Amino acid sequence: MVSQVTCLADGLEFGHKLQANSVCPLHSSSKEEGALHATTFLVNNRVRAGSNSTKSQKPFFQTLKSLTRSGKLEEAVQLIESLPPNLRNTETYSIVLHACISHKSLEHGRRLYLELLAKDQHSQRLLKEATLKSKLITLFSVCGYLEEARSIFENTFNSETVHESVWVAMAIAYSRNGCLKEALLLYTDMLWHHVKPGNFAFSLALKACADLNEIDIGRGVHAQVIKSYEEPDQVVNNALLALYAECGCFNEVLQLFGKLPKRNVVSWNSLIASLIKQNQVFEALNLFRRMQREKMGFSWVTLTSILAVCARLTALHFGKEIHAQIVKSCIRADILLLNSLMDMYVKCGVVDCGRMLFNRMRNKDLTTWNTMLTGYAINGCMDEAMGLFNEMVSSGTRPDDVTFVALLSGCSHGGLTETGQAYFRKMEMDFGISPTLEHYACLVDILGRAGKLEEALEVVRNMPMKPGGSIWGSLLNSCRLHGEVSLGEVIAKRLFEIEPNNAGNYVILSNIYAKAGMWDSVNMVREMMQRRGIKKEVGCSWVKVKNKVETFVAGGGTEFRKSVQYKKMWFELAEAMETHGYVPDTSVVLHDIDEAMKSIWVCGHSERLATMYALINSGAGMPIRIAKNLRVCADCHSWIKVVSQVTGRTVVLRDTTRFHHFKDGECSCKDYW
DNA sequence: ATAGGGATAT
Repeated sequence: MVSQVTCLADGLEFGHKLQANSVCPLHSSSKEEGALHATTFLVNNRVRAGSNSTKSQKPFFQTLKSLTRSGKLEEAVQLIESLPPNLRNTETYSIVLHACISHKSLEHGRRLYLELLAKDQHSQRLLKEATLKSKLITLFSVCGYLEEARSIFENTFNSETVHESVWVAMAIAYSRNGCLKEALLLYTDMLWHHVKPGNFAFSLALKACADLNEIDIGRGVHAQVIKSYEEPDQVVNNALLALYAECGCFNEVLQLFGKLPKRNVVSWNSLIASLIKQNQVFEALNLFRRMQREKMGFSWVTLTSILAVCARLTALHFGKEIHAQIVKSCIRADILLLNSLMDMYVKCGVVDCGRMLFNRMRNKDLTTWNTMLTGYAINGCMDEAMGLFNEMVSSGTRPDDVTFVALLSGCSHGGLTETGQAYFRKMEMDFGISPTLEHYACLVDILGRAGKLEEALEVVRNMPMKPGGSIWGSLLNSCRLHGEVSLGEVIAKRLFEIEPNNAGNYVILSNIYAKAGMWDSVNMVREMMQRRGIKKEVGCSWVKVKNKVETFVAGGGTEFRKSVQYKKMWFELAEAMETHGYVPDTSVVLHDIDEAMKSIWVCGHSERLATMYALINSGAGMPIRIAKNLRVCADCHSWIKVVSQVTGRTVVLRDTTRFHHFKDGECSCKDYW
């Protein structure tokens, strides 16, 4: 919860100061004076050496605590090293090890460890203790030294009993370093050693199952949770939710969520993430509203998920509300959230806002750069994208494979054939990134769209991996663009074997036939689809006018088209359009009907209906934002171009993969898509 | 000590 986070953060800081002041009331306890404390103590200690009273331990602990708190690890370690054996105990070492863990100081931690190993029997005994062992395991694992962590853990087996906490520390060590299989194996190992798992162990095992997508093992752990002597706590219950969510068991998620005795923000977030995974984005939004109604509040994580929904729905208005929530909360948003916010803006076609956020972000990570680059690429701003890429490189951020997917896809959308090929070479030669299937798909698309189908096929033949549906699909589309009937037939045949249920492939093939006037073949494809029970996805566009989202389906909107306003607007437009030389391109209609019928048919396309609706129902200067579930129809594209010229409106249209910004009779895609 | 979130081709 955002408001609680603020309080918590304030409280922490405040509490910290209080404690620091109470440590050594005689001296002011500023960090700079830590050294003074150490020296004072050393002097005192030498004088008092040999005396064994517990009284003398107290100031020593305080000094040690104040040293570690102010990050003076070197002096803290020196202090321990100078101590007589009787003053070294679990607590002493714990304090300093804890500080080493939070500062990730392998150097000091290892010194303590080696010291313990080398010293007398007393310290050997200390090493066997669960607390110290766990701390040492944690220390080495946060510094990335898993093997050393494991060796400390293994020494455990020589002693008689192993406390659960040591197992847990080792499991966390694996989990932290992404070794999920090892974490899960450790859990089973633990069971073999007759150590009863508690809630900590459960949550770790469940997390490992979730990340490995091991739903069956996960169910087994769930059974153990139920049988356990300990009641599952919130963390275990949330880990169970996350497990079922991650493995796509949506019913279990709902059931479990309903039965939980208590839910916190994390539980709700998991449910939201699960809904998004199920593509139930509107339900996710409703759930977010319900969270607020039930005074659950939200966290940065919630907002990140919701922003992703806004980006997907081009729900700019709602996304802006989330932005306002972030500003209102008064705490600096974390980098993940800001990246999502930026992503929302660029995915809603508002590149400038995205760039403003980008400029104002103090810490940028790789995703920040990649998100902005993707934003430019899908909005057809390739000059800006290339400029940003240069900035990225000179700022010292190493581009990765995602960076190049963004650049290459941008080049393919923008028809920048040579530039795209150059980036493809550059990627491997200058940056040592070997191309993945996605990169090859982009390259094939770049070449195919430019009409270089032979070269594209050559790439497919020579690439090291097996081409999938995406690559053949892109080639098929290139055949459509360049009227390659026979090659298209060969590719389509292969595609029907790989993905027999993808309606898009059948549609493109019939497009190819229709363009060539081969109506028999068009009918043949249609019959094939009917025989196989494949339904073409219905074209659907949505547009927001006056805070309400209006949806249009191709061929629908009959009432709207009968209305007086529609007819009036249509009449006004038609005249102006004709003077601007708009002629309907009817080749996009896949039915063998006469020209007059075809031009009526294209008027029923969903993007056209949405544009008409917005023209009628929104203020004259307002930009029109439309989203569509399929690729824009070629005729609608040229129609909207002229509309933007005639009416002086900006139309921003997002189709499946990218944006078209129509302004003054031109489109940002330069008619290349 | 343990649970939830962001960028990717057609």
